[in-house]
Amino acid sequence: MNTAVDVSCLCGKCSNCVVHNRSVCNAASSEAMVQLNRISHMRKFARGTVIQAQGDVSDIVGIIVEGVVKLSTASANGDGHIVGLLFASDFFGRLFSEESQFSYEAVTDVTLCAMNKSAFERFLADHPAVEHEMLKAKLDELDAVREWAAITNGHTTMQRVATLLYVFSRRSKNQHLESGQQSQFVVHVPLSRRDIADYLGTTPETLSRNIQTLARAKVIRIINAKHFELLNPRELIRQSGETREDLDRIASH
Amino acid sequence: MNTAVDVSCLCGKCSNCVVHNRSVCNAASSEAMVQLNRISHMRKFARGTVIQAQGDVSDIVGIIVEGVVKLSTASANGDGHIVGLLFASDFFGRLFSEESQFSYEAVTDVTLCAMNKSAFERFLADHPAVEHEMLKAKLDELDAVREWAAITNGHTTMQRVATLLYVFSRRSKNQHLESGQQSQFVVHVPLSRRDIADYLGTTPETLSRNIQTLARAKVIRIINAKHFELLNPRELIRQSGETREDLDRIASH
DNA sequence: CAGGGGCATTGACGGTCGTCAATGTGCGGC
DNA sequence: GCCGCACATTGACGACCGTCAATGCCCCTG
Repeated sequence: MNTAVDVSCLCGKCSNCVVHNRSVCNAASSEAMVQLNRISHMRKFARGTVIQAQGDVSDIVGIIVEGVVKLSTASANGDGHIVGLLFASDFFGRLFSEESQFSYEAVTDVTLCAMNKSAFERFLADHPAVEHEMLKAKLDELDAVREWAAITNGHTTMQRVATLLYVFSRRSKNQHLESGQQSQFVVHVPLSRRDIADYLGTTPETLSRNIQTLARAKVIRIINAKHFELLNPRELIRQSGETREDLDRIASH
Repeated sequence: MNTAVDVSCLCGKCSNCVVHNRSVCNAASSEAMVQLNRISHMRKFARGTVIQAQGDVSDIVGIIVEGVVKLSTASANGDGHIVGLLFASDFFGRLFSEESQFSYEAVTDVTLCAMNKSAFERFLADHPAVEHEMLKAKLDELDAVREWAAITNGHTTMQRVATLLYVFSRRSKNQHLESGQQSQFVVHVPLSRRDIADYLGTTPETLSRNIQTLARAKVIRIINAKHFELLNPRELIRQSGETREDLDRIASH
């Protein structure tokens, strides 16, 4: 069996990658995966690293295997705003464009399944099925970004904070399903206050006040700066001003 | 010459469509255009028509030939927010999804090159070159939406108003290049105050105040509710808080 | 031409949020 | 273990903006 031999050759690579089933790679045939293995390699970036600055010639793309990457309009200075967050299994980088419009920075330590951009673009041209999957993923992303823009646009800061906390509670639950030690009511937000504030379109001070207000109202308990216990999810949802269904849809990304 | 005959057969259809060169169709071969002609037909919608409501099963997609369509999070009630505007040559509809996440409403009278969604999806599967073009277009759109989100997120209302006016001044100039009667300094904004306010994440009242402030400062002259004369573009750019380069990039969409 | 209705504008007011400044807290290096 | 630095929190204040209400304007219709 040729395919069987092929698959056995892939041990430790794409076929048993932790994010394989959730990323665009899952549309790749065995033959395609061999090619992917050839052009990809794991790369690690320390927390705080600017992987790609705004305006840089972007020559790498990839899939995030572990960690969180923030997408912002300016690299170093504080007046830039965060326009997106990338989690495990999300696609990293900007295809078919000379330079990236945004800055990519590792918020936590990040493991990236990195590929040369041109090589991956050629790969896509050779594999329409994967390009098709990429298109579908980008359409979903477009909806998600628009949805998020609608939230940050017209809601109060408290509503945004509640929405973010709820979304992260769904995300981190999914992320820690295998770890029995982690309570399902603990929300882990790996971002700093400034990053969260930038993402929500507010300031660290106002953000802090809102978090403390939620804590005083016994909606959450602040374990430490990045960990919160969810005491009253129902009230959190009410504070978000969204329906539970909308929130879950947003969380599923 | 077979191709020549083919092209002649297309008279009045795609090949001489006003938006052909600017839309995804321009990646279509002659053979592909014959297919496109078969599955597409022009359709008109009156101003105010909800072409597709949020949650509706979406069965049509297409290219906007003329007019402006707004994309919002809720269909009829006032608390919905506008997450995007579609102009001539923009793609309309949501591929590869059962129902549309947003509501599509004709802001002006709209002419749409409409196609059955399933038929167009099949067409894309048969023509990877067009699907490739679609992917590139959606990647550009993603950047544009993120850029716009960054603007509405962190800037004051005045900055947003100035940005919108400048962007529309660039757009309407392009739209009226052929009409010599139209001064290049006249900005046409086809949206109502409420729609503009929703798009900018503010209220009609605050919007109105800012417009009047700009008029008092002789930056613009209000011809009527939807037409403005640009008296001091330099000052408008300054008020936007963006660099001229950024604004032009945003305007080019 | 007169009437009416929708849209835009203007005013007053209160709440929210951003800014500046000071204090508290946690983490890492020496 | 101590120190130092970055980050988070808290407070005071003022400006901006959203809300409510009233008025004005334009266009469409009869």
